[in-house]
Amino acid sequence: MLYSKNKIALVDCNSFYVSCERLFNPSIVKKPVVVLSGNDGCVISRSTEAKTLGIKMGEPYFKVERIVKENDVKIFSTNFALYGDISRRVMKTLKQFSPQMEIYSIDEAFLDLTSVKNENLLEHGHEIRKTILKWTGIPTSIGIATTKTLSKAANYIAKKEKSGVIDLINSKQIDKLLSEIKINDVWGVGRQLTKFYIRNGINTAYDLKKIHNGWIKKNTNVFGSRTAMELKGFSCISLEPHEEKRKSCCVSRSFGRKVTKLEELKESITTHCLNAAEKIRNDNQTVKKITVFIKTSPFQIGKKYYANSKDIDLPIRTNDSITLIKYSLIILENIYKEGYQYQKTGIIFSKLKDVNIYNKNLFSTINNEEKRTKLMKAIDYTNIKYGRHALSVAQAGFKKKWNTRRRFSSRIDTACFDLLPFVKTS
DNA sequence: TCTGGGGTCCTAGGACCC
DNA sequence: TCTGGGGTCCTAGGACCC
Repeated sequence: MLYSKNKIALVDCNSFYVSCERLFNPSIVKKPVVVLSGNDGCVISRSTEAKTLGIKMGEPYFKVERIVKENDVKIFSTNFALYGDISRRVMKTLKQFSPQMEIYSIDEAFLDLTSVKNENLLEHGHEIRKTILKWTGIPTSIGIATTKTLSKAANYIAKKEKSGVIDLINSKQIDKLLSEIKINDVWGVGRQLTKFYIRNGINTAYDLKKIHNGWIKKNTNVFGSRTAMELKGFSCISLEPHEEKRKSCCVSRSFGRKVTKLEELKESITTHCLNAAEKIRNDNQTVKKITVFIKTSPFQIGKKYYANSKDIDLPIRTNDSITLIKYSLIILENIYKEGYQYQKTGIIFSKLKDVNIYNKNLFSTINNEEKRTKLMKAIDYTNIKYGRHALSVAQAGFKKKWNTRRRFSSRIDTACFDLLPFVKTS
């Protein structure tokens, strides 16, 4: 195996959701800001000012409420329509710097910079950063290295530096920087591996880099050894510039209040089905397997916990909402138990395949298939044109009393003119 | 009162085959 | 009494990511 000669940049947006909210609300720039998860449950994005106040990632809102009130922290409910839209703009801009790009998540991308000369890498990084900020208003951090894992590490360091760009390829102090990264902050090392490594005296990224190959291979799985090898500078995880279609599609939500009635669970499952079906139709895919799950809150002490899920292998693959709802509700009735306070439901569509691999089989029960396909197209079109949920099915419920809470929504939707903020010109 | 949502990949073990 | 061995495929559950 040879040392990697790749030049990979990881571009990561700083406090992405917070930065998105700030774009439309200049008054919260340089103020402590927090974005909450669905149902206003947990903290999922924090500005540096909020971090400084001691607000931790993933903490439930009620636990940080005191800090929030005392320090006038600005709070926002998630607005994924907005974040997705801003993300697309960032990625489009990034792509101009390298067509060989892998979008890794909503706020990060790996860029192949192999065509850039070594001595120009740092400058190039700054150029990227400046352009993204100017064109989209989103601040980023950039790490450049020879493997993905090392560029992740470089990015981690860059986040703490004012310059915002770290180039490990020309750096003479890689090991010193790696020893500043705690083992649990290494990409690919989660809770379980952290426990194991610390037990064995491996406390930093540098410690892991120094570990003998044989020991890693013997004591961890392929994940573990891949990460260690990448830290040593051997490329094991390649850049994947081609966007692949998803292999499964999950829609789940916590309720705004506890739900006990089967009728209401049916409404939520139906709603999830409609959303997921729309997604996969948009990707030209069909479903073969449906999983439905329901659960009560695991945090309610003294109350009985119940969680269950079941799946069905469809006789014929489809992306027809009505059919998918029908089967999902059958599963739901199967796992529903009376007397519990349900907190969450969800559905997973899996074994997805492209529509053109469609396999008509002898047992097809949808005789009016063509009409159904047209109906679904009409529904999708209407919902794009007149807003989500313009057309739905009655089973999804009209009032949806169980619906998710979003008390702190900024109500900004760049795809919906009615919700755009006003600008006074006089 | 109040604890997110959406993914991927790996692995062990069972079912089944000859 | 003695009760194979090797292979494939599938799946559930775990670990990890953002």
